Amino acid sequence: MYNHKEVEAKWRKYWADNKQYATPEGVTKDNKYYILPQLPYPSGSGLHVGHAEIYIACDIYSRFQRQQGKKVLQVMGWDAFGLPAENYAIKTNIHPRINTDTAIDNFREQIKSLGVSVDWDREVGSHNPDYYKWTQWFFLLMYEQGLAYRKKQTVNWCDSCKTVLANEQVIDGHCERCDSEIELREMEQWYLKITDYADKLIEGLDRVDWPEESIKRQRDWIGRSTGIDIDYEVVGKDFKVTCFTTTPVNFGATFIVVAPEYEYVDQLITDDNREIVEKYIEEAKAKTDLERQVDEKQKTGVFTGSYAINHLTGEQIPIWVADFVLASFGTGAVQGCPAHDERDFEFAKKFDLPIYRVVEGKDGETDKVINPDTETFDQVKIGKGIKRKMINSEMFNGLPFDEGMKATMDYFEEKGWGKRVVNYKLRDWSVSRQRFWGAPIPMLHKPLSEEEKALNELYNNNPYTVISFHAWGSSPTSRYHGWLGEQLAAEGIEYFNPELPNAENPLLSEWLDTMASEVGDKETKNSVVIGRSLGCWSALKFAENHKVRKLILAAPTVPTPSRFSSWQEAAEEKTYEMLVNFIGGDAGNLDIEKVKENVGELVVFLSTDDPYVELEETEKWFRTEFPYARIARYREVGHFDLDEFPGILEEIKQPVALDLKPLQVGDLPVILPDDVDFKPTGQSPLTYSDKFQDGIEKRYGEGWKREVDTLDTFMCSSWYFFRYLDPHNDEAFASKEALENWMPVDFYLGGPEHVTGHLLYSRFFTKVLYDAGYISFDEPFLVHRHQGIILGPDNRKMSKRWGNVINPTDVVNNYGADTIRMYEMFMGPLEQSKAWSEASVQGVRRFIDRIYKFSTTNEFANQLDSATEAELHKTIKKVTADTINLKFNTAISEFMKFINYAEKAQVTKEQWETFLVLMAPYAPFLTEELWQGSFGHSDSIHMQEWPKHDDSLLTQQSVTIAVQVNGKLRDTVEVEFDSDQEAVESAVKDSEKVQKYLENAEPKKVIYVKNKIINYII
RNA sequence: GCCGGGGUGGUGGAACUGGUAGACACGUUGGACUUAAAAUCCAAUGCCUUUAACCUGGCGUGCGGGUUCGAGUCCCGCCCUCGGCACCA
Repeated sequence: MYNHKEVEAKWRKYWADNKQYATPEGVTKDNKYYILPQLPYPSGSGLHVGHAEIYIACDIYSRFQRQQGKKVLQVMGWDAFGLPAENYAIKTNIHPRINTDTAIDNFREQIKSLGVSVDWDREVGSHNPDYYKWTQWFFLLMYEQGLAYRKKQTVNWCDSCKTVLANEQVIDGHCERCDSEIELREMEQWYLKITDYADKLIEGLDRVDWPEESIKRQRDWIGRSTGIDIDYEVVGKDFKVTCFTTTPVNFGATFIVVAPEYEYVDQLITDDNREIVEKYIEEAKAKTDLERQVDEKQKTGVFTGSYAINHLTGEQIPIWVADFVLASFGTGAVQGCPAHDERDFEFAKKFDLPIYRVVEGKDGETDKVINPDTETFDQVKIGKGIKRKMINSEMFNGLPFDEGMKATMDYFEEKGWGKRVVNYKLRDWSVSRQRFWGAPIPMLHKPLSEEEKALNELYNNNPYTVISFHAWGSSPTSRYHGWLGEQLAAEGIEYFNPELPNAENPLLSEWLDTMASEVGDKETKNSVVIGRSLGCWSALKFAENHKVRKLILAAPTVPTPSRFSSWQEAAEEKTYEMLVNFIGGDAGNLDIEKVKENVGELVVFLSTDDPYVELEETEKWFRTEFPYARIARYREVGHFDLDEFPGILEEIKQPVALDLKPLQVGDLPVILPDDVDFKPTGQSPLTYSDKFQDGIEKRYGEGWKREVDTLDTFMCSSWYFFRYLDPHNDEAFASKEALENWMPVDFYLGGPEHVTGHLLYSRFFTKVLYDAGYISFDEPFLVHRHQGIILGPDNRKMSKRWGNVINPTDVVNNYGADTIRMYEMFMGPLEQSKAWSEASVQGVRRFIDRIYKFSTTNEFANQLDSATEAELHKTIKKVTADTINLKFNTAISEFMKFINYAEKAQVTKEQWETFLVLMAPYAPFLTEELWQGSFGHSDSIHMQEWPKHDDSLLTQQSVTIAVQVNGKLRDTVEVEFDSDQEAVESAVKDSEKVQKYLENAEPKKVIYVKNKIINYII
C-alpha cells in the first residue's frame, strides 16, 4: 500500500535540503522560462482549491520545462496589503501585520504541501518595507514622468469600506469587496494618468498570446472612439458649448444636452429657468450611478433656457440638462440627433423636440419630420453594416452613411467649427485609499502661507508667458521651437523665443543680455523658462537673477565631470574650446541656492539615447544639486532634436503645485507606523499617528507633513513579477541584468476577473518603465491563460454559505498531493469551470495505487516487446504534445491508457522507468519514491531529461478501415497499413454485412481515404 | 439591449486539417475473492427496436434548414445557458 504521508514528507525534505528548485544560474534569453502563477491574497480562510489549481498547473509546466532543458523561474509571493486583513484587525484589535503574517505562514505550508517546485528563497510579500519601498518608488517614477497628479473630482466612495475605489473595482455599481452600493463624492485624490497610455495599451494587445475574449475585454474597457468635437455658439453668450460625436448627422441635430456636472452649466441657465434647473442638477448629483440608471428608457431632463446655433441649418436649438449625459466622457455635452440615436429619440419623444430624418428609413422613408408616435426607432436606426443613404442633408445627400459622416467631419474641420478627436472610456486610475493597511504615498503636503497663496493664485488663475532658450547651433524655428510657437499661439499664450546671437560660437553673456533685453522689465514670476541643450545652462543662469514659475530643461548640457572630460578627449576638440569659451569666466559659476530660491519648479527632461548627455550621470547630478527637481525620462528621442514635442507643451500647461513635494528615492521607504488606531472614520488612519510625522518639519521645512493616504493595493501587484527576478536588491526594484535575462513572463496563469484591473495596470507599469528606458520590452506577459472556477460538488460556487467548500489540505492529507494534483488537472480543460467530485478523486487515487503496485510487484521482462515499445512511444508523443498545449486532462488519460495496457503486456524496467519520467511533473512524489526508492537511482527523477519519441516505431502494421455504404457505417475491415484502394475493396468482398448492401447494385462511386474509410455510393 | 464563450451518454469529459462519435474516468449492473463487508480483480454499460439467444433495424453531439460521398466539426436561421459591458454620444 502506498503511504503518501510518509513518502511526501521524505521527498519534500530531500528536495529542500538539496535546494533542488533553486533558480538556476547561467540564464540567457534562449534557455530561460519564466512561469508566473498569479500572486495570491493570503486570506485568513486559507488556501482554496482554485488557488491550488493555479499552482499545480504552473508547477507541472515548470517541471516539464525543466526536464526539457529550460532554466525555470517559479516563485511565490503575497499580495499582503488590503482591506480584509484590516477589517479583521478592526474587529479583533490585533495589528493586521500579525494576522497577515499568520495567514501567509498558513498559505505557505498549504502550498508547499502540494509539492510545487518553487524557489522559496525568492518569496516576496508586498507588506514588507523592502518591497513597498519599491512600490513607493514606482509612485515617484509616475510622478516624475508627469503621470501622477492630484485632482478633485467625483469619485466612487464605498461607505462601508470607508474608502475610494477605482472604476475597475466597482462592479455593477457595487463595491467589489463588500458589495455595498457605491456613492459618488467629490474628493481630492491621487490619480495615475493611465489614459495617456490608452493607445499604447490597445496597440500592444496585437502582440500578446492571450485568450481572445480577454484581449477584447481590455480593448472594450479602454473604449477608444474616434469622432469630432463640434463647437456651438450659444446665443447671447461669449462661450461655446463643445459636443463630442462620432456620427455628425448634423442636419438632424435639433437640441443639445449637457451633463448636470457640465462645467459651464451655470452660465447656460437663464433666470426664468434657474430654480427648476438647479433643483434638477442637485437631485441628479445626489443620485448614485446606479440610481441614475434605474429607468433606462425613462429619460429626465430640464431646459436651461439657452439656445445654440446649428451650423448647417442656422436654426436655434435648445440646450437641456439631463443626467443621461456623462460628465466624464467626451466633453460632457452631446448634440441630440434624435432620428438616429436611440437615447436622443427617447429624449425627443418625451420632451416633444423635433426629429429630422437625415438617413433613408428602413423601408425607404424619406419624409423629413418623424412622428415618434407612429414610427419606431427601429425604422430609422443605423446599425452596423447598414448602408443607407443620406437625405435631407443638402450637400451630403446621396452619400452612403459612412461616407456622409466623413464628409461632414471634413466640412466642419474646414469651416473651423470642429476638430476630429479621440475619446476613451478608460478613466485615470485613482490610487489614494483612506485606509491603513497599504503602502504610504511618498509625498509631502503643506498648507500654504499667505505669500504662497498669492503665488498660487498667480500661477493658477493668471496668464503666463513662456521664455525659450534655444541651443548652440539652433534657431527659434529649428527643432520643436517653431512648432511650439504655433501651439502656444493657438492657445493665446505669450511666447518669447528670440534668436540668440552667435549661434555657431556663442557666449553665455551675450545670450543672457539678449534675453534680458527681450524680456525687458516684464515680470517673469509667472513665466515658464525653457532651455534645450546648451540653452539649459543659459536658462539656469537666467533663473539665478529672475523669479520664474517653472524651469524646464530638455537635454541639459550641465557640466558633469565626465561631460567635460569626454569633450576634452573627444575628437571634437573645438567643442571643448567652444564650451569653455561659452561658459568662461565667472559666468560659468552657477549659484545653485539662488536658482532654487527663484524657481517654482524645476523639471528636467532626459533622453535614454542622448549622444551628448549621459543619462544616469546627469540624473545623479540633478538629484544631488536640485533634490526636488522632477526628472522625466524620454525613450530614444536623442538630443531632443524633435520637430514636435507634445510632452513639453503638456508640461508647460501643468500648473506648479506649491503645496506638494515628492520624497526623494533615498528617503524611501516611508514606513507604515504602528501607533495607529485603524478604526475607519473616512479619514485616513495615518492622520492619527504621532510617529508618522516625526522629524518631517525638521527635515523638509516648516508646515510640511506626510501624505496620510495609502496606495491602492493594485499598485503593489502591478510590478511584483519584476521583484521575483531580484528580490533582495537594495539599489533597484530589480537589476538591469535580471530584467533583461528573465523578462518577459513566458507563461502567466490567473483568473479572468483581473483582465480589466491588474492585467491592465501591470501592462501600464511596464510601458511606463519602457518609455523611461528602464527595460527593453513593453509587454510583461507574452502568454497568458485563465484557469476556470472550481465549483462545489453541488455545482454551486464554493462558499461558506452553501457549506460546499473543499479544503485542498484535507485532500492532501486524505489522498495525497499527487492525487489532488492529478485530480484537479483531470477534471477537465484548465480554462473551463468544473464541479468537484469526491468519487473522481478516489478514482485518481486508485490510479496512483495501481502505478505503485505495478512498479513494486510487476515482473519486468528481459526482452523488449515491440508492441509495448510502440505503445510507449505513442504515449510519449501524446503526453508531450498535450503537456505543451496545457491539455493536462488528456495527458493524464494517456497515463491511464498506458497502465491499462502495461498490466496485460510485457514491459521492461527501462520502458517503465521512461513512463515514470513522463509522469514526474504530474505526480512528483510518487515518481520520485519509485525512481530513487524502488528502482534505486541515486539522482532525482525531476532532473531527468524528457523522453523523446521515435516516429518510426509508431507506424502500425495493420489498420482498421471503416466501410460505409452511402455514408452509413456498415462494417470495418483490417488491412495492411497504407493499403491501396484495390486491396481494401478486395477485403470488403469478404464482409457479408457490406455485401448485403452492395448485392443488387454496382456502386456508382467509391471514395477511399487511406487508412481511414471507404465509402460506396450506390 | 450589446459583445464574447458554451450546449456531446446517468456524470466529468475525448474526438487531429470534415472521415468508425462517446477515448479516459466516475457511476451503475453482474461476476470472482470473502463467513460477511470494504478493498481489489474480471465483464457489461448512448438510446430505442427486435430475438429464447448469437442477433436485426433505426435514432443519436440544443432545435430547424443547407453544403458534402460523408458534418459534433463548415454555412444560414432560431432556442437555451454562462460570462463581460451597460445611457460611452
